[in-house]
Amino acid sequence: MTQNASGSGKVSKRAQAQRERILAAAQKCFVEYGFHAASMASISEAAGMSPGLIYRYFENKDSIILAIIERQLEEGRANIAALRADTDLKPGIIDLFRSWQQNYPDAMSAPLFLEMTVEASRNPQIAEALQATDAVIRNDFTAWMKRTCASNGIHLSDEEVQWRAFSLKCFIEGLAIRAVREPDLDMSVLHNSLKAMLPLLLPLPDKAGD
Amino acid sequence: MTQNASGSGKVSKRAQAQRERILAAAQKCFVEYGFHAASMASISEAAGMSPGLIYRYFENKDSIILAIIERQLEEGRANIAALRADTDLKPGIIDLFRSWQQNYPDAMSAPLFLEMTVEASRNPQIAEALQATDAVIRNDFTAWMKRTCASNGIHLSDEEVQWRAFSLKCFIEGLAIRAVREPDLDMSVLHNSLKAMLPLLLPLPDKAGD
Amino acid sequence: MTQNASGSGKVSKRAQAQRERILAAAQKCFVEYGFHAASMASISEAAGMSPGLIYRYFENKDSIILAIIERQLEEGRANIAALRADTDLKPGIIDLFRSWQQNYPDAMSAPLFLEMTVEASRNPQIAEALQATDAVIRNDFTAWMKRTCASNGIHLSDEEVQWRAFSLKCFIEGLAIRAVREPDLDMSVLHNSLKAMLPLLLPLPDKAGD
Amino acid sequence: MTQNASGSGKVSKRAQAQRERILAAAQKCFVEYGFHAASMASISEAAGMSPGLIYRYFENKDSIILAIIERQLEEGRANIAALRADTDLKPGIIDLFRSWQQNYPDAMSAPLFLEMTVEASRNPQIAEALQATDAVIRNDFTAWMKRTCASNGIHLSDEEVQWRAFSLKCFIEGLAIRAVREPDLDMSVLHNSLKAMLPLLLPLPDKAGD
DNA sequence: AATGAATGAGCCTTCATTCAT
DNA sequence: TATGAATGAAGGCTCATTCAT
Repeated sequence: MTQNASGSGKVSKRAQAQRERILAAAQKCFVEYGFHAASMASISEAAGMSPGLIYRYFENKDSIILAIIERQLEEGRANIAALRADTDLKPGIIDLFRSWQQNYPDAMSAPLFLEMTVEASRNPQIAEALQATDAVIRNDFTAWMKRTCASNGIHLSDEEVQWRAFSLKCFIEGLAIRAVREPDLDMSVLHNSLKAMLPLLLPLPDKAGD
Repeated sequence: MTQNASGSGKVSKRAQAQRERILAAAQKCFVEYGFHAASMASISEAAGMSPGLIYRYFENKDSIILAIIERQLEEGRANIAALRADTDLKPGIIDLFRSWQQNYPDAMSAPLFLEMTVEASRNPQIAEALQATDAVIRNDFTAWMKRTCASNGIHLSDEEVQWRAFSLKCFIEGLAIRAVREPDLDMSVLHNSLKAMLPLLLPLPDKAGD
Repeated sequence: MTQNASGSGKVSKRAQAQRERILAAAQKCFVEYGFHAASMASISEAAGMSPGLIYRYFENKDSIILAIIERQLEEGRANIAALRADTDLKPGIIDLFRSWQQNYPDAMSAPLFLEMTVEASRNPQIAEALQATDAVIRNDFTAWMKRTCASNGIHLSDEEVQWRAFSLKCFIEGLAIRAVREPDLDMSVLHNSLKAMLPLLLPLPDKAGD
Repeated sequence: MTQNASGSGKVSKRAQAQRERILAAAQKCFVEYGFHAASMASISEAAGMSPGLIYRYFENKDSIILAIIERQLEEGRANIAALRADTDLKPGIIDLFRSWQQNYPDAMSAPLFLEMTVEASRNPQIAEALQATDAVIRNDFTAWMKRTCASNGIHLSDEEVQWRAFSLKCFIEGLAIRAVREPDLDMSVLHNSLKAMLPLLLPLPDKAGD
């Protein structure tokens, strides 16, 4: 093994850039065709390189999938981490939903998110990655919620925070499904839901206006 | 074209039975391996017939997938239709979640449900089928909710029913994702969520017990 | 697994014939190009069938190699078994050597025999097959030698028969190497060697003439 | 052609050293994996240089194989040349056999020897090299045998020496095959064979002991 | 109606070789 | 000289689909 196909040891800047190039291309292809329908040839073409070269940077197709997934997960964690105590979730969720409906090839993609999930049910390695990150995300999110409530003078028991965070997560992830299945859903439904639901789960004092 | 592979025109009883056999086999295989990893060979074996014969009843693999999806959708509609005004959703949802976690080969399967959804983002025919049925289901479900509230003396505006139904749907579908990603989730979280969430969305008078 | 790719269970006559066709083609290609340089495409072409079809009858290329090897081994055993107590080895060996020098694509081939041997040093499965058959062949050959000597009134101890059989085997197999490396060896050398060597190892009473 | 990849013309000392480094590495790899399974990458790694550099010293992989073969042949000739008139072959052969069974990565390797031979049956250039050297070796060996016998007071006709040398060569080369196919052969068989065979071919007066 | 043998395009992957640096 | 990134032609294998029987 001369290549640094698997992520051990130092990697040159160029190598990092190439990996990025491949991952970007792969993401595009995965979004467009799905994990399995996307061929290595299509990825290499999208990345503007020969098929063989990909294998200098990734051991095989699966490990590209895994890298994409880990990347998405980190992004998810970053999003949670970026939440401030006084963040209003509503606009963020609406944006998220919109981007899901549009299915942008570069951004977080709802089909990809769902496919990731499905993949976990067949590929233990992916299942593990997902579980690990989901646990982190859950904790981060729960912590954020607790903090947010606290800073608004509301004190909730751990159990209470837990079910609220869980429910909200389910709701938001359920939106991924809706975004795919109803690409032209009347947004007012979502607005209404958020306006009514969110306060139920995050019982913060009213902000003025909508 | 001698075959009636596509569903136009009269179809003999035998043909219907054969289609059923194939669909049942396909469903089993799809649940076990996923749409794409399941091979026609595995389906034909599960159906106890030759691969060639399948093509007398279905034009190709995609149309089997389509048929499976339509079937699932009908089942979904039937489930909604079977709801009675006084149904308590909680046990049903818990059962559903459990079956999702177990990934039973015959029953509704969470990964399959998600894969169906993903498929819609690439296959317009499937997208259409999903949209059409989701619309029906939404109506049915909303109607059920309205009826149920009414029969409990609670009167909600259309808009109100709508966001509640939508939210509940998202929550439940979000559970499908959780079921796959956290196959060994502590059920108490779910119990707590349902105990607290459900009344928020379905403001029925308290039943005694749990 | 619908196919009977591996040799378990009953196999139809047609299947047997196909396997034969493939093995014959493979043997031809292996002789011509070697195990590794012979491609599945070349084999399928030689067999007059599509590449995919081969996999209905053989699990993979390795198992074709293995089958070829087992076939050769059986042939070797059959040759030993066909020896009669009064067989004169000399003409048989000379014929063998000649056929080796010619490298006929259908018959036993010296390069193939050598390649089989090399392969054993890297592929444990093949090593095992070779060892198993070599043991049988050794026994058969030793038994034949003992019988032959006995029927000529010569009684040798087990140990004596053993080293003679071993030496003769080495000599003959060494001829395979010579046949490949000296395709136009002056046959008189071989004749002389056999005339002088053979009696040393197989001390039978003189037959008249050469 | 700027490179002196093919061995024509003057070559600098450094170039010679580099070639040596490559050949040593190649030999190691060939012994370990075989000619075809050994990749240029593995060779370059073993040689501690980049793959590209190898092509400055060798035109392609085949010419490395050829060089290795020529090297082995020279070694073989050297071994023969090193024989002294009074050498007792037995311990040498036993050592040889042992080293073959062990398949040492640096020393002469039985599989490699066989693979070399096989290669000759497909590559005329190699065939030629082998034939040429085998002729030399045969002469050297025959000469040594004649000398040895003479110095022991035994006079053999040319023809007699010839068949004895030939037979002995076949026997020894046959041992290479046995070494690969029976890596755990009971050495006593070999001892017995040599004790009995060798005097038959090399009719020297008895030395005391075994 | 049914079989299952047969096809062949296409997939992932490897590796000898080249070339910009 | 030397590097090692890059190429691209195969190679082994799979599988949806067809077709002779």
